[in-house]
Amino acid sequence: MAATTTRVAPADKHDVRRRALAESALRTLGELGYAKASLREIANNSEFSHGVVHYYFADKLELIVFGVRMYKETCVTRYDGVVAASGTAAELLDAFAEKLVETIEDEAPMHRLWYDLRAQSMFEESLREAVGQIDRTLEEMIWRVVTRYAELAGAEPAVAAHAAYGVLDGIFQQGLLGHLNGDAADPLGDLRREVRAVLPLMLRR
Amino acid sequence: MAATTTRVAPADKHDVRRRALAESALRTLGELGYAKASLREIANNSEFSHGVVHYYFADKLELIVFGVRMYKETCVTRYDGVVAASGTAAELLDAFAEKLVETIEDEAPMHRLWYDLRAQSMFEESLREAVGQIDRTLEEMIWRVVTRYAELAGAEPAVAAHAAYGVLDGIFQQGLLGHLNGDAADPLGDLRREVRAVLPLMLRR
DNA sequence: CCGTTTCCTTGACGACTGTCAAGACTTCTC
DNA sequence: GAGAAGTCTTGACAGTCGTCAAGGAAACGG
Repeated sequence: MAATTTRVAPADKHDVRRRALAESALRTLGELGYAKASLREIANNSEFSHGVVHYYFADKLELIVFGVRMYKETCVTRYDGVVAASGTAAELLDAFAEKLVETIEDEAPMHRLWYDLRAQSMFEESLREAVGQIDRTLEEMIWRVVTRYAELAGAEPAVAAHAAYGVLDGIFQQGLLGHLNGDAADPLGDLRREVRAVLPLMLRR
Repeated sequence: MAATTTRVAPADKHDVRRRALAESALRTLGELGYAKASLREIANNSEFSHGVVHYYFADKLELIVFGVRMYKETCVTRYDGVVAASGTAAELLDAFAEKLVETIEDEAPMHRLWYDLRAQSMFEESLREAVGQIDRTLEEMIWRVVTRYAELAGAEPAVAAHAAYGVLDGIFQQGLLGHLNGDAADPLGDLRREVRAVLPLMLRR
């Protein structure tokens, strides 16, 4: 039966290839950025040749959008673990701040790509829908953290979901910039401190 | 004497041309984004031909960096007027929120370019110094608003300058995204409300 | 085992890119 | 007004890009 080689259903194989290509695309985009990542470079970082892209995708943008949507799935539950594991407001605060720092340490290229693509969406119409969906999903993810934090603290959030996301995303982005561009002494320590200072301010008193 | 035609000192003329070119570059970049703005397109939006760029600049990046530095000068004092004109904390809060909204209404292309370039700086080493300088300058600008607001309210800021900038920049960025990508019903109204809700939270109580 | 379908590589296309050299045009100097 | 210096245009260069067509390779169905 050659169990491990071709176990996937024939219809799924197409999708497996698409995912493999998209993964290479994300890796390359995270390394070079949207402006400089070519299809040939993306294919070089995969096990295929450059022509195969147009067998699985209509054009470059469809590949990127597909990859961006994949990326969302891995992002969406990143902080749900710390929410579930924390029994007090202080615990949640520390764990959340720590998780944000770890995210930058472990996946900086992926996140600079995200900010790159979000900026590109302001110029490139075709990216808007996918980027907008992800941004809303991230907002919901952050909102789950904030509401749970408020609940544990016995208080109400002082701002709406959209504002809370903007606030924390802004701080996170500054941390990423500092980490990658190296203009601060200890950008990730700053990020940790700032999250611990700002999140409590978002509770009504 | 032909008073108006060639009044500039010969040494300055060179700089006047560089500024004219850089201005065209900023206009084009704001329209097309970093990834798609070519030197020929930039020159087309100016009164010169495409070859002249390399007479005044070593390469494309030097032109862009020069333009980005120019942009900073126009940005840096944008909110100082509302700081000077406001006599109470509530006045300052309203005027500042309103000014942020106006900024997006009047100069959206310029600001999507800023976020584009800041994202590019995470990939392109050559942009980092200029982008970092501007980011720090913007932080100082925001900090002047926050400290004056705290002063008028008779309180101390609850967060440091870096965090305050991250928070407000994040909210502003969400407003710009909503305005350009059109995923919300009234993004600028949301921005105004959010600023008025968040800024008071940044005071120590 | 042959024929068919699916999958992938190769090579080429036209268009576009940043760069630069050659020369024309303008402006200044004597 | 001739020569020199500065300014700008034009055209070409070597690359790279996304795209696609032709055909080989592999998997599949009979």
